[in-house]
Amino acid sequence: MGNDMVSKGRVTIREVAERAGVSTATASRALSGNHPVPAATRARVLRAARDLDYVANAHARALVGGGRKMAAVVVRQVTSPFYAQVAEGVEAEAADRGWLCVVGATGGDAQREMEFVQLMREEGARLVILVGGVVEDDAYRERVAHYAHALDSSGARLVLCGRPAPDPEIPALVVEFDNEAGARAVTAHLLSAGHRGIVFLGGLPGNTALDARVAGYRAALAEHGLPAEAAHVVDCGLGRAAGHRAMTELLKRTREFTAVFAGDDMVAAGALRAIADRGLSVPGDISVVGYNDIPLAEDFNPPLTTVRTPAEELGRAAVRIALRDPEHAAGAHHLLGTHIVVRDSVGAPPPGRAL
Amino acid sequence: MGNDMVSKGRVTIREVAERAGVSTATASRALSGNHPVPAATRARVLRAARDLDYVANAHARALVGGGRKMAAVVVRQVTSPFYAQVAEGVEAEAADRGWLCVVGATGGDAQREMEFVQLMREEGARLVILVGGVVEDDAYRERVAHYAHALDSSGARLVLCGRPAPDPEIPALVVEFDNEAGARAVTAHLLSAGHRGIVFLGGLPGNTALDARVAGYRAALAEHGLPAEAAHVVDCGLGRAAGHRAMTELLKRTREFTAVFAGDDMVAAGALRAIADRGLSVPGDISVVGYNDIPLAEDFNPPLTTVRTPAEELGRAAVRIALRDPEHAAGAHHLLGTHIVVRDSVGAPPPGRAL
DNA sequence: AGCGCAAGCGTAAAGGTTTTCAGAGCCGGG
DNA sequence: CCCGGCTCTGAAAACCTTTACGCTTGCGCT
Repeated sequence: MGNDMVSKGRVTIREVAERAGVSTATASRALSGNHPVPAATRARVLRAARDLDYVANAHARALVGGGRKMAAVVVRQVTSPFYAQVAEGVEAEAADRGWLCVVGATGGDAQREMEFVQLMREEGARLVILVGGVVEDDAYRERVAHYAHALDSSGARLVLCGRPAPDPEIPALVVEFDNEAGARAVTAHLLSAGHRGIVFLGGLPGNTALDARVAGYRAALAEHGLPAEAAHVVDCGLGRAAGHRAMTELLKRTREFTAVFAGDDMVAAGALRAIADRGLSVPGDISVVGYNDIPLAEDFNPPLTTVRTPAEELGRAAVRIALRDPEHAAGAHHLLGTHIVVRDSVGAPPPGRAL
Repeated sequence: MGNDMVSKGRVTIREVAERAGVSTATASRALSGNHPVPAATRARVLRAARDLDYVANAHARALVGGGRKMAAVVVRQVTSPFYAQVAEGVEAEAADRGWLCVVGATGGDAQREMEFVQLMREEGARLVILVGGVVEDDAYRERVAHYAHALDSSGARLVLCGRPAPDPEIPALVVEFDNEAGARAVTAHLLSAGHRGIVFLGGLPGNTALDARVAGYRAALAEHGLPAEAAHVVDCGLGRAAGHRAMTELLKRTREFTAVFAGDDMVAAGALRAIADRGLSVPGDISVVGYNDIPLAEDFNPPLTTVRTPAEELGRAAVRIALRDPEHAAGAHHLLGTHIVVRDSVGAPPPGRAL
């Protein structure tokens, strides 16, 4: 084969053109194919490019061509099953459209989030997707307003997934789940199984996603005629460790409850472990429900009844919506539905303890 | 505040320079700080940049500056807990060094892998990390050899994580776990609990990672004086669904075993479910072990005894090693250790059935 | 034969930044 | 007083590709 690899440095289009005996302009046209070029010439150029193993310099191309199609998705951490699924959805939808997808993890640090968005701006990303609930304070509002305007002024789009827009006028899209409805449904499920003492484990005051779930929980209790004092929210935050710690603590303090509504499935995992450590059984002694339906929720002990939030679809929807109506959608708000999936972690309250 | 945001289009360094009353050269120096500039001048430039919300054009910068520090990690899928952890490790280590990290998912498709690597080449990534076992055929060898030479010729580095180099001479680093040792240890654990009929569930002939685990399994059996026929490998591949299907099938066909060594924890999850569906208990009737120790393995029913492969450390090590000795390391092979973590899924074989 | 038109292709500019080279101004030492 | 050298700054080249513009050539029509 006439396979003359160059030894060092990048092959430029000039070398390809030279080898094919044409100018760089013709080579560029033959390679990108957006301008008619006689078949014979094109073949010569393509051949030369292949022989030299030419790859276009994306930076030079972006400089003149207005930027590569690149989407960025930023999450708290990739190892959280929920975030991973959202990221996979974004990645898949982006790949389907020939877009490159960059994933960034912030570890929940606003500073790193800012740095990453800045980086994406420098890099010329045309779509930035921020995922996950957040505590909505003034700092947050200012930060996101800044992102939105900055990205908008360079023609990029911002999508907020599961977090609120600081102001409906801002150039950003919002797409999220109906957390309140999901929480209300699963709380109702617990109530109709006979439970009256239900504690919500995993509140995170100020966090929009959790607050909505707590609101749904309270609403369901009220709808069933329970007084406001029937609500018992433990603000332990999210994560398996937090759930384990809070549940252990709670069991030490009181038994005035027969069911636990965990803020998400990871909290539920911790709670299940704590309950088992205490020698109690689920759902015999205590019923437990979670939120999100992560892929392994059915492998918990017992399989977890939870609220399914189609995370991958959330990611796909984010890019689909952002790319659909370039102008129409600014400021739009999309709400995705959820549904409860029943497994084995909910039963009737133990006979002696029905309130 | 004198906060004059531009309405459209990107702010260039010329505008910053103009506003600060200096040339682009001075502005560039003040901003990147790699050349001394008097404090007063620098302050004026920084002030102007902040007022205009200037962000450098990374493409233009990369064009002249030899490229941004960017690492790419490519995995089969982000939602697999193991891959997610590796990706997180790469991401974390890259972020620590101020590098940008891009994550790509191939879905196991060689075509998409090639496209992604090509893209990274165009984009000027300086470090490409390919993660995960793979079937090592001629197509694979040719493909990887091509990546290696192509990346090397433009000064980028290639790291293979958990997959073999097609040829030691090739400019690529290899870093992986000692799959064989881990498998041998966990098999020995089963043997010393008294099991003699152990089936390996999740073989994937040709896949280097799985073949190594099978080899370790066979070696342990041999070391305990069992004949080669004692080995029973079910080639069902990986994933929860595959494990569930294969285990159901196996239970229908035979009971000539008292323990299952699952190819990874997801297979184990499926197997556990299948065993429970059949009305059998773990470890009372059958013992089960997995591989990888994914974060939720301790929440399985029962908590899974498995082999811990420090996945995040694998990712961190990949970038650390690649960045450490630019030249020295080419062709080097790094092996990371594993250890077995004992939980509740292994017990003695049932009394009537010890062989 | 002469003219017009289209196809094919090359020249050059543009895109934003970094960096080299050199010029200008200044200070101190000889 | 002069000159060497130092500090600060600016003009311009370089990075690589795309594309607007215009030139040449050849063909078909009158």
